[in-house]
Amino acid sequence: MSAGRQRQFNKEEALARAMEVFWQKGYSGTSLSDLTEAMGINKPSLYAAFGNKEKLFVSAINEYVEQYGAPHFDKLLKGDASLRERVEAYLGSIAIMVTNAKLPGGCFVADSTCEAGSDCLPTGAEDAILAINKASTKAFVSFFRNEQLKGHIEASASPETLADYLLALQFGLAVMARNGIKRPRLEKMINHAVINF
Amino acid sequence: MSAGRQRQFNKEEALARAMEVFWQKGYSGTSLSDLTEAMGINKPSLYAAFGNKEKLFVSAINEYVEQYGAPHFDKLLKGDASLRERVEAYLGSIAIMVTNAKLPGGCFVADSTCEAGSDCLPTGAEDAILAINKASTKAFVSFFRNEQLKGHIEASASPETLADYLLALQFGLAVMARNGIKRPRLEKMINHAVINF
DNA sequence: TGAATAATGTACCGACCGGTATATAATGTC
DNA sequence: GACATTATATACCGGTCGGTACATTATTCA
Repeated sequence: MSAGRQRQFNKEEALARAMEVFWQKGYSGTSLSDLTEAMGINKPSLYAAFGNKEKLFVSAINEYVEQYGAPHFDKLLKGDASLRERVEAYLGSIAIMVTNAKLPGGCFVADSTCEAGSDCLPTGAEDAILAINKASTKAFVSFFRNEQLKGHIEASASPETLADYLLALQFGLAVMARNGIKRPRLEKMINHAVINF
Repeated sequence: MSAGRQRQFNKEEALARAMEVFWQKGYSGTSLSDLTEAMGINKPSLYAAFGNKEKLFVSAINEYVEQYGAPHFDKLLKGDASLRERVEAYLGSIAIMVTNAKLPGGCFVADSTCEAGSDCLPTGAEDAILAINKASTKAFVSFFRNEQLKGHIEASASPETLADYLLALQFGLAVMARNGIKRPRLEKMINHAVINF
């Protein structure tokens, strides 16, 4: 252990609080005061631990992906259900999250993607968002390619197009949640949307 | 004509410029300086003509709906093509718009819906956004109900669910555009998404 | 028990935020 | 032309923005 006073707060918990604030209010809508208040620390501590607003945002959105994004993916892979059932479970899992009243509502990545290209985000933040979406697309393409090899999808189908469709659906779900649409309606919609899987 | 100096700028053109700024940068990301610069007027003129930032935003997003939202709806109604073809034309028309390089990119309403519920929007702005989405949903429901009467949709289908699905699809398109996906990819995705119409 | 190191609290920085007071310029009415 | 009326331009308001200097408080190493 190096010398010096030790940190008076839990860095991971502080990051979780910052994530929630950015998730709810967006990058432009979030001020340092919002952050320090939610994190329970003051500005010098924030800057010492996380760099600056931009770097904290990047850490926050990557933390979001780990905690609230990636876990849904298991629904696609696990179980011996049909492809359609697994996609429905995947989107259903997202629907639960984006309408969870204990969370900020909607999807942090979807909201941030809408802020991308607005010239209001620092380049590092924008790059992080686009990288996350690229990674999601890549994972979806691999997934569908694999399902195709297993014969669960027609050979003529395009994994890339299916990946885009799935990503667009989950973005759509997220915006619908921000629009106040509740889980039962989203689930009916999902049930209709997965007909073509 | 009443007495007094007459306005030195075209109010409709100034509103169009304001709309573009809000569309690109969002409510929180747009400052009065951004607005006055784009509109070519100074702050007192802005306040005299449009009230304040919140009222200008409401005027701007309603102007957007008239100019860039409502026109696509014709693709659903006109022509003797099949329902699927008309929905595909409708979404294709939106895909052209959200990827038009001469426009701010994406959909102003979708972006704003993501800002809704963030506690960063004044109530008037949030109300306007939700009202627009309610109106869209209502129009879609009427449309699908009518198509059902004409026998273009199975009697067991829910016009409400179809409406939610269509709105989610166009939100998804908008976010995908902000994510940098270009028109050809969106069109392939649309072609797949409309299989269930 | 120092000395070095690191985190914290306070107070502050210039810049910009949304919004407005005030003075001036331009117009119609009389 | 006098006057009321309206728009414009400038300059300013208190408050907040993201970020930091500085002094203080803990902590480890010697």
